[in-house]
Amino acid sequence: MSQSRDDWVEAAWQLLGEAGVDGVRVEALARKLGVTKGSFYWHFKNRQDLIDALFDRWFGLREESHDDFLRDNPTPQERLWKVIERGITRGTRGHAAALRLWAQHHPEAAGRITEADSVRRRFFIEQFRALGHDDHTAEVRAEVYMAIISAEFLHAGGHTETDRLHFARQKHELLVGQG
Amino acid sequence: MSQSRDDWVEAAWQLLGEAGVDGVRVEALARKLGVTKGSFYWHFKNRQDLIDALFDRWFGLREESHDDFLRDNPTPQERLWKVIERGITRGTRGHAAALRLWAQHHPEAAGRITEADSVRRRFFIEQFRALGHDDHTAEVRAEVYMAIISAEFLHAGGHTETDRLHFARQKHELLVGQG
DNA sequence: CGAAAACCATACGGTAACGTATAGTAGTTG
DNA sequence: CAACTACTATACGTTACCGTATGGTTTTCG
Repeated sequence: MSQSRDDWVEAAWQLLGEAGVDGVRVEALARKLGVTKGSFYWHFKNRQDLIDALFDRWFGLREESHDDFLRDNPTPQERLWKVIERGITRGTRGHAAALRLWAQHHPEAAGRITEADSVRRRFFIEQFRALGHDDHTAEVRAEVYMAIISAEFLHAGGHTETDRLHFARQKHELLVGQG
Repeated sequence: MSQSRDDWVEAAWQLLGEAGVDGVRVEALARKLGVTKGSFYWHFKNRQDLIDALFDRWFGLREESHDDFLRDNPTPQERLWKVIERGITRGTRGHAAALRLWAQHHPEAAGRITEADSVRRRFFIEQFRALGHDDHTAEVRAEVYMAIISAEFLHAGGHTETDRLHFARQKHELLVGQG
């Protein structure tokens, strides 16, 4: 069967969630797809090329139609909540944490993440400012809000998705609720 | 030179912080200590035995003289702050995140973590209750507080330790400050 | 149809790791 | 001193992976 480059990235993405970046191995991936390495090295320069593609995919996820997102979620409350909700719903658990952790010792990747984070950060700050907070408190709340999301990815614990949504809502209220 | 089992665990702990659980490899470790595998397999049954010892070490870190901790930090505010401060100061960055991430796909380890977390959780809830919060809001604040700490480990970002302490203090105030 | 492009299998060399087996050394103790 | 314990080196077999080289097959298209 003919695999596209995206097929490889997709399968790698899944492996990433299961076993971290170090678990994304060329030959294991090939077995999973029912082809051999020969195919892989046609689509990718080397393993690092695939890892880079995983980061691309990750960053791509958030950029898709940002304008639509703002249009569909007009209020800051809705926007903030939507981000958490997506994080819990969309099966991205582990992926982000795995990439972040790996990047801690890979300056290039860390750079990309830092940059993406600062964009992200500005988004959150803006929402809290729109809620009437001054620059300073908006900043602090934004960071706490981001922390909630990050931690969500880390604590695997035995909660169901609906439970996690419920708890997340409480935390959301704490930060977004009355000033 | 004669290595003790603890020497191995100590060196492994450092490697863990640098390269994650997958980076803790027997032979690399031996090179680092200036001995050969022969020594390792005298102290440990196998590699998994070492990983288990790393978890032991991690859990041990928090249990050391809990009573002293309470005595030295009489108020809830102080206690809560101390936990964050330690997390930032004591060079444990990455270690906890690495172990947690790895445990996501190793049920045994995940079980130990979940149990330790519930103890930890109770501690935080108790502090917020002591600050006058009812059961429910204490619980929510406790979780957010824990999220802040977890996220601290994940975001490698280019901040100095004093910066991170400063920002952490702001978040602390947000949750612990006026009701 | 025939050639070029896209995709894949096979085979290879090299590295790094795990775990075992075995022999050796230094210190301790009876 | 002799025996024993604690620790280490060496050597080996095995597995798993990376990356390359080369040739084969299928599809596209002039």
